[in-house]
Amino acid sequence: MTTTAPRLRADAQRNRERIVAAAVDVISEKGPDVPMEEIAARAGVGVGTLYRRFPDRHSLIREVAADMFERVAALAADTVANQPTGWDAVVLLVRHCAEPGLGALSAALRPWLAEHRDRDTELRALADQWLQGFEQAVRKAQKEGAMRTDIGGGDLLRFISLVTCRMPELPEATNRKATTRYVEILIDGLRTTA
Amino acid sequence: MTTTAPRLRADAQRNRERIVAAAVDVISEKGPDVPMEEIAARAGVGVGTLYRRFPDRHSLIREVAADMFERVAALAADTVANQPTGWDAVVLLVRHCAEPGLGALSAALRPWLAEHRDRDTELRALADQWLQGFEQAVRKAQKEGAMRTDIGGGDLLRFISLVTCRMPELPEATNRKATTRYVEILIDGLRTTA
DNA sequence: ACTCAAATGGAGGAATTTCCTCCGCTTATT
DNA sequence: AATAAGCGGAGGAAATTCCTCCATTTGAGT
Repeated sequence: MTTTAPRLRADAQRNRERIVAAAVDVISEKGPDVPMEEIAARAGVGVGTLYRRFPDRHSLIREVAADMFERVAALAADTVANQPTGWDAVVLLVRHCAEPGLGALSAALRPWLAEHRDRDTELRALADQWLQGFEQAVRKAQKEGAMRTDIGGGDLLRFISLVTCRMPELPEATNRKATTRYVEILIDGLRTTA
Repeated sequence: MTTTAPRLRADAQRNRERIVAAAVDVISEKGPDVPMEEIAARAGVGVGTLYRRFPDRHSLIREVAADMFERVAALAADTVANQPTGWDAVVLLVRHCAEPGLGALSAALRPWLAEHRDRDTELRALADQWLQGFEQAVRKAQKEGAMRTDIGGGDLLRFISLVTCRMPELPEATNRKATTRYVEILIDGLRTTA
C-alpha cells in the first residue's frame, strides 16, 4: 500500500473546498439532483474542474453527506456527554440540528441517503452513529421522566427534517423565524404531558 | 353568452375523472412537475386523451387544486360552525387536513400555488377562504385561552403541510403511523402551556 | 342495425436539459 | 525558466419531456 499520497496543488485544494461548500449550499436549496453546472457556477469554477475532482455526482454528494455526518456525530457525542440531563441534551440537539444550514441540508439529503444507504457501508455507519447519539439522549430523557415515551431517536430525526423544511417561495427571514418557532412547539410537544 | 354547454360523451366524462384522480395521486407522490405521460399511464389512458381534455399542465393542476380547495373550504366552514369550542375546531381541522390524501396533496401543491397565486384571482380567493377558516378557528381558540397566541392560521397550515410530508423511501404504513403521531405532538404543542 | 361525430392511444419528431469530455491556455512549484 | 498540474467552458452525445397527428374504435341518436 502507501502509494505516495498525490497532494493537491494549493489552488486546487482551495477550489476543491469551494466546490464542496457550493454543493452544500445548492443542494440545501434545490436537492441532490441539481445540475452539476449550477454547483460549479456557485463555486466560481468551471465544470471541468468539478469533474476532475469528483468524477461523478455520487462521489460529490457522498463527500457532502460524510462531512455533514461527521459534524453532527461529533456534536451529538459532545452534547450527550456534557449536558446535565438527558432532556437538556435532547433540547440542545434539536436546536442545533434545526439550525438553518444543517437542517436544510439534512432534509434535502434524506431521500438520496435512503437510496444509497444499502450500497455504502461506510456511509451507513456514519448515519447510524448519528442516530445512536439521538437515541441515547432520548432514552436518558425518557428515563428521567421528562420526555414522552412514544418517540424514538428516529422519530426525532424525521421530525427535525420536517420542521426545518424551507419554503423557497417565502422570504428567507420568514422561513427562519417560522423554523425557530416550530422548534419550540415541537419541544413543548415532546415533554411529558403534565 | 350560453353557447350550448358541449356535454361530454359518457366514456369521455369517465376518463376525465380518472385523469384528475390519477393526477391527484401522482402529484401527491412526486410533485407537480411529474411528466404528463405518467399521469396518463396512471389513469389508464393515452397522452392524447389527456391533452385533449387539458391542453396544458397548468389547466390540469389548476383543476386538481380547485377541487382540493373546495373540499377543504367546505370542511373548514362546517367544522367551525359545528364544534362547541374553538379549540375543538382547531384540533378537528388539523386532524382532517393531515389525513393522508389531503395532507400529501396540499404539501405537494404548495410551491406551485405560491408561484401562480398572483396570476389567478379565482384560485387565490379559494386559498384565502381556506386560510380564513383556519384563522377564525384559531382566534376563537385563543380567545378561549386554550391555545398559545404566537401562532396564526397561516402557521398552522404550514405546520400541517410539514407534518404530512411523506418520506417516499419508507413503507407507507410507517409514514401513516408517523404522521398521526406527529399530529398529536403538534396538537400538544399548540395548547397553552399550563 | 346503421351512421357518424366524438373519442382514443401511442408512435415519433421537435425542443430542451443535462452530462461530461477534450484541449488550448494559465499558474503554482521547483 | 521549466514543467507538470490545474483551469475554463465550448460543444457533441444522450436522455428526457412535450405535444401533435391520424388510423382506429366507440357511444349515441334514429
